Amino acid sequence: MLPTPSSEDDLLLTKQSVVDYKKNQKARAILGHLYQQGSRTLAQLAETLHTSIPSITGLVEELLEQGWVNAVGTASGNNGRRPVLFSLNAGEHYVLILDSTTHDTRLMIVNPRREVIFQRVVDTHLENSAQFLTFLATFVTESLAESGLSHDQIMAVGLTLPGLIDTRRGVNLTYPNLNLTDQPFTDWLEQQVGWPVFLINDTKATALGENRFGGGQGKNHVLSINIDWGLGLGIIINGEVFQGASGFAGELGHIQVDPNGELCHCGKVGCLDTITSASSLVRHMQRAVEAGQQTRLAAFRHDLNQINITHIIEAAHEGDSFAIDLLHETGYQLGKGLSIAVNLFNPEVIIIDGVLAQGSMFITNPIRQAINKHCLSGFRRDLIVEVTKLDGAAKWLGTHAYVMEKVLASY
Amino acid sequence: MLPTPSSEDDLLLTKQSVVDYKKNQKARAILGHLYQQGSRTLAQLAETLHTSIPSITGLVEELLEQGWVNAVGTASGNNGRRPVLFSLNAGEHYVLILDSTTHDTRLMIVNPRREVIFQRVVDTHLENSAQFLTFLATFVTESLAESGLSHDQIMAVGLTLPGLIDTRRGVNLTYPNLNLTDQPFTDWLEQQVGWPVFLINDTKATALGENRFGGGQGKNHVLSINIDWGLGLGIIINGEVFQGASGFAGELGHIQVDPNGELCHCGKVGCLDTITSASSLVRHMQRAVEAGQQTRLAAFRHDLNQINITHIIEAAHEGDSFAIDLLHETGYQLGKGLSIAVNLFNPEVIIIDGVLAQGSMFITNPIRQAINKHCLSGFRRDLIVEVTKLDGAAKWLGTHAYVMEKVLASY
DNA sequence: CGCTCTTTTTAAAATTTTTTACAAACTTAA
DNA sequence: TTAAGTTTGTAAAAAATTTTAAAAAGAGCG
Repeated sequence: MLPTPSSEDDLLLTKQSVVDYKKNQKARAILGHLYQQGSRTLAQLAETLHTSIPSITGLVEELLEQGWVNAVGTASGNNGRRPVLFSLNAGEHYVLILDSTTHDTRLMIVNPRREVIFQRVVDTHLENSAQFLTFLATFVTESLAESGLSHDQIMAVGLTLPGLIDTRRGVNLTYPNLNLTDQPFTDWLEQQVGWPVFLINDTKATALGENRFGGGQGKNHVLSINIDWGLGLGIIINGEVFQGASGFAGELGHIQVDPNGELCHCGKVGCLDTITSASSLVRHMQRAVEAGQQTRLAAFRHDLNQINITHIIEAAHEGDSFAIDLLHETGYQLGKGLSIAVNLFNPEVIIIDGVLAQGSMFITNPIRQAINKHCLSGFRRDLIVEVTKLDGAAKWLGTHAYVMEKVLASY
Repeated sequence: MLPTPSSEDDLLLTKQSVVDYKKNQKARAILGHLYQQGSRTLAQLAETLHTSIPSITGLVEELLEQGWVNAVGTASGNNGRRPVLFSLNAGEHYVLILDSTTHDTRLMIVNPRREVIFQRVVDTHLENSAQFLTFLATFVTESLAESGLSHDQIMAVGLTLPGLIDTRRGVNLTYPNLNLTDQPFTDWLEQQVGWPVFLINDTKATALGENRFGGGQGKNHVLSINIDWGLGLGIIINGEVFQGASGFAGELGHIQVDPNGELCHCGKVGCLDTITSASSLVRHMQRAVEAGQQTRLAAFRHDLNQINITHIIEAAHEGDSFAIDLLHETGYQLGKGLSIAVNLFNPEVIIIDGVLAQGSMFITNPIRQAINKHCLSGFRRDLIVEVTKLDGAAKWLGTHAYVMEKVLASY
């Protein structure tokens, strides 16, 4: 278990000896590498950490004793003696992930090898009220009981929410009423569940997941577009989630693209969100069907509310030309907005995530087209636009990585 | 002098001993701190580097012998024994700075304490031709002779240029013909002058200067706007210049704000550049004067080309209401463009630099106004908009910092 | 002015870390 | 199958670093 520092320890921490400080640093670096790489040999760790093999051996032995690390067989394919592989212990240090969207809340318990141990999904309506927070707390305690795990086996909670999240203060500006008291709601939740809670915005989690385990792997500068009820831009800079000063970085959805456009739910007019989000796509289709447009979805003429984004994408895949046009138009507008982000961030990869990712080339082609038109050639030359291959897992993988990296940093 | 590694040394470097590696790392960290802070005591260095005082003492002694560092008196105001202060040696390790704008080229020789030892300015026209590069080389050799300094006293060159600079390849995409051969022109220049050349975009240099020594000091997330012949955005993220994948990050000037706007020199239509650059401001004023507008600058009616940006700013300061309106309008459009960058980068500070900085509150007020209108409240709460206090020095200070940090990193 | 208190600096002891040397485990080629 | 070549793992020697202790240098106060 983590050595949770008491207040006395904290005092000691400031006057911590140089040797202990370095040991801690190296131990956490080892754990970080093992998390990232799956398994490593002593020689590999020694090289990446610029430390001698005997020192690494000593550190890993300590981590073995503490239960953080396991020896997992030997590596093969080598010329000489086969090295022992070390890996994070899969039986401890679980992370509990809570992911609330507008329509449901998912709870997962994940081990350090990113294997899902336990999972529950409930339909919920994420609302701007304190009740939602008490629901989260009871959902956690009930699920823990159901899972049969002990409180000690879980070490931290990762909470994924949409909206504007102030990472410094632990508040969600989009849902300010989540706060029961005047203290940040993450503090309250921490007290209720008894674990540290790490809060991250859904889009940023997705971007991190893609960067660590998906298409953007190994790249330093990645943009990840998450198209859901709104439009979210996740930014990876120097291999880290870019949060900005208060955690709001990446609000592409609320830049104005049309001064005479529709009123956005944020209160401003003509936001990119009003044009390129999944909900706007559905709205357009509904209006068109209502107006008598020729399309496979005309069947919903008398039940417009039944139309959802999946219907549109399916229709496009089946060759419905109006659906294709609609996706094309949305993709192009999205690409136009994205080209602003490309001009400012000069990324290596753009990854398309969220429900629209199902639209694959109906979406990526017009995006590429718009970027070609609106960006200078230098930006385009090395730029890759691709659809996620993680099939929806990017968000929780990213949340897990976020929590693990935070925990290891404080180890 | 720097130990320029021969090819054999390079081989050794890969198999460098752990001890040497760490020594190098710490030595460079010490030099970096001294560059940043001016002067430090052994105890301060030991604390920031997490190293014992005897070790630091040894390292600093080595740096003293190598001529990198000097003892400069003792610190006062302390309770106990007064510590010796160490500082970078001002008499060696000069950096030669070359700064070419569209109308002139400035050469400065700067010591590690950021004191200008020698300076020359010549009128030049930065053109997209190989001749310009040969001019730079001769300008450097002539100035060196004139300065009376030996070749050894200078350790590196910092070259500041406008345009799209590919930092990875050492090419300037805006001026592709600068390349004499098919190799990057920085390579050629390095061979000619005999020092390593570090190339940086003018706006990025300005941003770095502001972050290290100006208004953005100590802040992690800074935007710096440089309004000159075009509009440049310099971005500081986590205290580092943000270059993006290929060094193009921050091209705010060429995002489209008006699909029906003027043709931009970049070939696209309605770029922000066409609305908010100093040249567009002058163009507007010229048209207005020609059309008979009431303004102090009406005196230039028969000589429109005489009108420059300084005239407009002066007129505004003298109360000319049309000039004030014009600056206001430009500031507002600029603020509208900036609010996109604010939504994406969520900065702590925005610093206004370049010729328009003289316009001070005629510019900053409408910028704030536009940001208030176009950004969500969370972004605005902690955001500071201010005019540079470095009075034009930000660019060369930033270039110097860039070179020093690169050199120290490779030390 | 001398005393105590504080902080820096130096020196010696203790500890940690690296280096070196060698044994162990395994592959490949003769 | 054996010998040569590689790489890993471990123990002892060597080196480097930190810790501890004590001296040096100065501030403040009675």
